[in-house]
Amino acid sequence: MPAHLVPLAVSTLPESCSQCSLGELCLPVGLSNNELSQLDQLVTVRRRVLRGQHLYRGDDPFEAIYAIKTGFFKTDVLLEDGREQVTGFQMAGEILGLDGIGTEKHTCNAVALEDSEVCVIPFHDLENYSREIGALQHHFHKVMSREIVRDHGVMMLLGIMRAEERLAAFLLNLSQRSMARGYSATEFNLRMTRNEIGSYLGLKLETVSRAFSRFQDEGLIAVNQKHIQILNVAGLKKLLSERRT
Amino acid sequence: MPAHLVPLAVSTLPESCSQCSLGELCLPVGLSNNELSQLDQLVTVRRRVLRGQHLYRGDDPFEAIYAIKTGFFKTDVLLEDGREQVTGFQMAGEILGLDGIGTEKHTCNAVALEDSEVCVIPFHDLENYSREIGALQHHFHKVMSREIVRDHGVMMLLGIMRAEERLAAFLLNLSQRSMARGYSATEFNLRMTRNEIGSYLGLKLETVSRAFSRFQDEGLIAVNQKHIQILNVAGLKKLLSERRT
DNA sequence: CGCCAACTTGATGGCTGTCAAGTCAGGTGG
DNA sequence: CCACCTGACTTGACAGCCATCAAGTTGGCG
Repeated sequence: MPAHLVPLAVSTLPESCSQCSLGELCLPVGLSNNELSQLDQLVTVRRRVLRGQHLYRGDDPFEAIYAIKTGFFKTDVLLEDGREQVTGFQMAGEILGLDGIGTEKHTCNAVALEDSEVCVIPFHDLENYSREIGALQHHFHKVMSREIVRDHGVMMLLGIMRAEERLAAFLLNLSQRSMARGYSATEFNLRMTRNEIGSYLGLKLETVSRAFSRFQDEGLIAVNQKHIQILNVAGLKKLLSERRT
Repeated sequence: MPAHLVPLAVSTLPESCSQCSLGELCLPVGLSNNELSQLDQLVTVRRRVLRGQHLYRGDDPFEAIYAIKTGFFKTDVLLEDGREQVTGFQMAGEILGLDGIGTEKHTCNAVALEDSEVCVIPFHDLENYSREIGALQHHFHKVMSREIVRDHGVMMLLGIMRAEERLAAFLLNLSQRSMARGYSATEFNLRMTRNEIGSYLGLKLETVSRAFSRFQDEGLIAVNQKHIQILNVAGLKKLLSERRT
């Protein structure tokens, strides 16, 4: 359908959880139709966050968690001396803000790496609905648990992998999440800078750049600035399993 | 009271959550007496885990989470090639097993580093009680959130700190948790080996050993095998804040 | 066209890993 | 009781990976 024929309303009307195309990637997993319509009452506000803007900052009061509807975020923690540790990159369907529940303040920053839109889920309301909808409660617990497991994976990256292993794991992870969202598993645009990748992987940007170049020389990937094409998935995976030391 | 006069029943009778001395360190935070007695129905089984034994292993089916009543644990993830990443050390009052909720299988190993006892909290029951007891639900969410925040702290350790900074942060963390449990903040016995500390901190055991020695030379701590005495808390903290690069 | 941020690439250095030897503490068995 | 053994730890010498410093390139944007 030519662009001028697409009804404007499709993109401007509020879209409910029950109609959201993200579906199983987000919170509404295994809910009945009736329960889904309750979710629509829980999630009534959406918020646009332009590239470079903060969704929240460390120390902000915690009031809601956020489901990414469109866009791409990073979360990071800053040390007093200015050093940054990127704790994660989040894409559509993933949940932001879980760090704030424990202290009722956010403990990291969430920054949009491209123009994004998030669904605001007031946390107090979520807990209320969770008490009525067992499936929602259970799924929320799963989301939190998976975040913990994901963090353990990052610890392994940082604790025992070498530079090229870390970058290979990073690319394979992006590839897999891209595929889960219906995009290409082998070709995508990085939303983050080399510096941000490095901060996430515990490396300096030069090291990230060099690893990209080496992967390209070896025919594993094709790099053109932020555009990445994975040419040899098996080769990347092999980097992870084959340990010499 | 001489040992032979201590009523045997004190140590052998099951002790309920409502009588547990750990209190605020564990799950029962901000519960009414009535709610506490409900918790007593939730937590009815305790399990002894001797030093070196596993509480659970990766891939075990997930059925319960565990509150440490006494003892000390480590959690770790093993790579196929045998390398180990220790993801955390847990002491009395802390919760184990949250990693398993998301996939219904445990994703790491939990090993007792001394003879320990845990309270078994069947997860399905916990969710049921959570739906009735709002304070329990909320506190459980806080526990999970704090685990995520803790993991972010480890990422910072691994991602941007140098060896001595990591070890200083580690010692200060142990000190603070020791104090929270009513033990000395400045003197304690390490339950883990240098190798396990190194795995947690992303360092080799020799590096850990050298850092201990340097701290001792500088008068920051006194080390005698596993016995650690912190002589200069401020000095250790200074190591964290003063960054030269 | 010019500026700037992001990136690439090279040269050098340092922190930590690796390898090795030796010490120490605890436990076992003769 | 003591010799022995083993695992944990310490310390030294050396090496390698990655950080640092530096210079140059590219692409986007006013």
